[in-house]
Order: sequence, then C-alpha cells, then structure tokens
Amino acid sequence: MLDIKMIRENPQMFVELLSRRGGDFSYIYDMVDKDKRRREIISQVEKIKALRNETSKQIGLLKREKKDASEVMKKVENIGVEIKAFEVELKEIEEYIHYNLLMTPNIPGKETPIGDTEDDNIEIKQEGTIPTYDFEPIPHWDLGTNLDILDFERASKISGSRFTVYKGLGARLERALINFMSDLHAIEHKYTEILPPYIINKDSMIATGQFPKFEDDAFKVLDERDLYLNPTAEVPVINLHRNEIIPVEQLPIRYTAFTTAFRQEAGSAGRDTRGIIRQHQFNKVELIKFTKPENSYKELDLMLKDSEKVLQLLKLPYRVVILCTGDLGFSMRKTYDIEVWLPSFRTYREIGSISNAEDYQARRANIKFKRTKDAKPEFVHTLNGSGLAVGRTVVAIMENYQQKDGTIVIPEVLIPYMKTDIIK
RNA sequence: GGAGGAAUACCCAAGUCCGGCUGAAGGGAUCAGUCUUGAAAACUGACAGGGCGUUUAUAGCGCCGCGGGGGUUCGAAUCCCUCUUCCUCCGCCA
Repeated sequence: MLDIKMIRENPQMFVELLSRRGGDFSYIYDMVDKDKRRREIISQVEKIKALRNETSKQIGLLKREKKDASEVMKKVENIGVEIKAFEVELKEIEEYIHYNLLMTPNIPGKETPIGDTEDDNIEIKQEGTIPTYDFEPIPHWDLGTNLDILDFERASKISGSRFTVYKGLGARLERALINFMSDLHAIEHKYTEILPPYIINKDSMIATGQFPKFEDDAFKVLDERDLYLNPTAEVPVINLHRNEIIPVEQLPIRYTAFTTAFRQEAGSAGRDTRGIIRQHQFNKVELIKFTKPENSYKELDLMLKDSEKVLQLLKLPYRVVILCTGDLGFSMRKTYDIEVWLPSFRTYREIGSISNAEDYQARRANIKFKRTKDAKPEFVHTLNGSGLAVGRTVVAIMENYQQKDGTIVIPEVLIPYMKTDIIK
C-alpha cells in the first residue's frame, strides 16, 4: 500500500499518478482530511492517557502505604469514559483510511508508459525467428487431442470447463518443464528453491494485494477459517517474510517456487475457452526477490534475463513488452511481459510477467531491513516474475515444434527430462 | 476427533494462584572495555524492539507494547472472553 505520510505531503501528485491507470481517485483528498482528524484525536487521547497513567500510579503508591486513595480515585473515575468516546471515532477513521489504502493500487513508475490497453504496451525486444511452415499449423488443442496427450472432454466430466487432463507424454512434458525450469533457476541462476503451501490465509492474500479488491478471482475453501487456494506463488513466497526485519546481509533474497495456481478467471468469461491457455488450475515456476530499494531495478532486469533464458534454451521465438499504465497490475510499479509466438494464433501471447512492486507489498506485508544495527528499519522492495507459466510453455512447444505429420519434436534441452525426442 | 499442558525481550527463564515500588528478576549469547604479543578465561559496562503522535530532528517528551483481538478496573504479564500456534497422550491416517 501507499504511505499515508507521503500522500498527505502531496495529495494532488498521487491523484495525478494514480489517474494514469484510469479511474477516479479523488477520494484521496478525503483520506487526507480524515488523516488530519486522526492525528488530532490521537494527540488528545494521549494527553488524557498520560494523566490517567500518572494518577493511577499515585493510587498505587497511596494504597501501598495503606493511605486513603478514594479521593484521587474519584478524580480519575470518568477518564475511561472520555477515552472510550474518542477511541470509537478514532477506530472508525482508521478503518476508513486503512480500507481505502488497501483498495488503492500502486502508483505507476516513471518508466511505465501511459496508456489504456495492451495495445499501448511498448515492445522493447524480439528474439528468435518466427518459424515458417509448408503446411497449415494447427492449434494445440487439436494437436493434443489427435496425439491423445490432452483430454478436454474427460476433464470437464471430472471438474468442469477450464480444466484439462494431461496424458502420457503430455503429462510427462508438463513435468519435464517443471523440472527443467526449476533446475535452471535453482542450480544455474542460484535462486533458493521453495515449495510452499497451496492453501493460504486471508492475511497473506491482503499482504500481496489480491485482497480485498480481487476476492472474486480466488477459490475460497469451504471452511470456517478464511482460506483460499494459491493464485500464484508470489503470494505464499512474499509472505514467507511477512512481519519480519530481514538481516541486511541476506539481501538480495532470491527464491524460485514451483506451484500449482488456481484462479476463478471471473472476468474472462468467453475468452480463451479452447485449449489450455486459460485454466482454473495451472502450473507455474515463479521467481521472487527481496532487495534493497536502490538495487531493485537492476534485479528486475536480471530477473527478466533469467526468465528469458528459459525460452532461449527451448529455442522459442518471443518478444518483451513494457506494460502501460492501463495494463499494469494492481500492486506493481513496472512490469515486463514476455510473450511467446504461437503459430496457430499468428501472434505473441503472454507467457510470463516480471514486475517490481517497490515497497508497495513490503508496506502491506510489513517486510523491512536495517542498514546497520542502529538504523531505522526501511521497507524492502519486492519483485516477482514468471519463470515461466508451464501450461503456456507446453502450448508454445506443441505449436512451434509441430511437424507436418502431426507429431511434435522435443526441444533438445528437454530430451534428458522426456527420455524421448518426439511425441507421436 | 477425545483428554491435558504451554506461549514473557536474540535464546533460556522467574513473575501469573493473592492486579499497583515489574515499562519486566536471573542466566546465556552478543557488543564495548580492562588484562594479554594475540586469543581464551576472569572482571567491568551496555543490551526491547517496533509502531504511532508531537517536532527541522535517527534529539527530547508522550501513547501503545509480556502470542493476536476484545473486556473488567483508577490501574492488568497477572482476572474474564475469544482466536491462533506449539507440546504430550489416545484415536484415525499418507
């Protein structure tokens, strides 16, 4: 979340920056007014409390000396009532401010281009050559059904729409990619591997920014506890350090985590209904970093390179874009999307997203570090990126490596994991 | 699922029955110093942090803080309610 202290210094600047995302943020001014009232009340209440503490101490002294304290006690009797009245108002104001801060997205960074839709994203690089075919490339859902490695019909029997059964070498391809990506990041790129819980509490969802605004996107566990299915490894892994002061020598912390992610896709009805591009359940290998503020953009670019490496090794053509303000995620200051070429779509599709939240999530999650033993704690910067979405990588391999006879050649780096060089 | 027990500062731990000189004893670890060529030992000293408010201020002062939240009271680590986590035993289970 944003810092109310900084907002009150310059509210119009925050309103202007937030408006770049689209929407009305004029309520910020009201928050600043409420914050002023909040501080007034605190000053008053604390004066009264100081008096009460002092007087109570006197009562204690008198009683210990077996003296009569009833007169002094009468004097303070009503102090509690007075405090309570102030605290009712204070609580109301604080809840208002806190809720609005939770509902307010991050301000876009300087390098985030202003725009409304993904059409305003800026392409910064293309890599790999788009393959040409002497036949009409077919979409992955047909390839998968023909090869009997993806089973959509039976998946809907078991679970419903937007679920898929992987079968035979299809299942092995998914598993091979999970291992290939995890090995690359954990062993080659030196990220510490994490295997987190997939069921997550509400505090964690609030800390990374999913809640309260996007509660509809999560699968809720039917249980008296407030528990939800993991929507992305970003949530459990950032929350590893919630309410912690990280020893400065540990920074930067780099984690990689394979998780299965679950999403309602509530706002995507009718989009990508065929195939496995958009599923309620999908696998992802994620990269997460905690850094000092001054290093976060350097680490962001390194993270982008680590993600790109997956596609380079798989020899898949892709491009990188910078998301514009209208496409930027709620908690993020700056985001790169990696988009892979899909022949049957004749376009690039998102396969990974690499973002810097700066201190936005750290402030929500209360994650700090101290430069020295006596220094004041500062918020870390949090970064997260895909490394990559596994299901979409399966799609990219199937489509880009398809042959005229309907078979799929396995990329060389995956052969040790697949124990075969072709799916037929 | 059943029956008990516990949560105090970096760690261990006293205090909780019987509320007030406990804003938290004591020990360990750590840091600094004395001694030493250096180190160890011994001795001396420091050692609650974090948030909030006020403020030019990482100075002062104040408020909060003994697992979290709430309550009783002039006053709560101590009493009451509630939640969470951990431990022991029984049952069940991959």
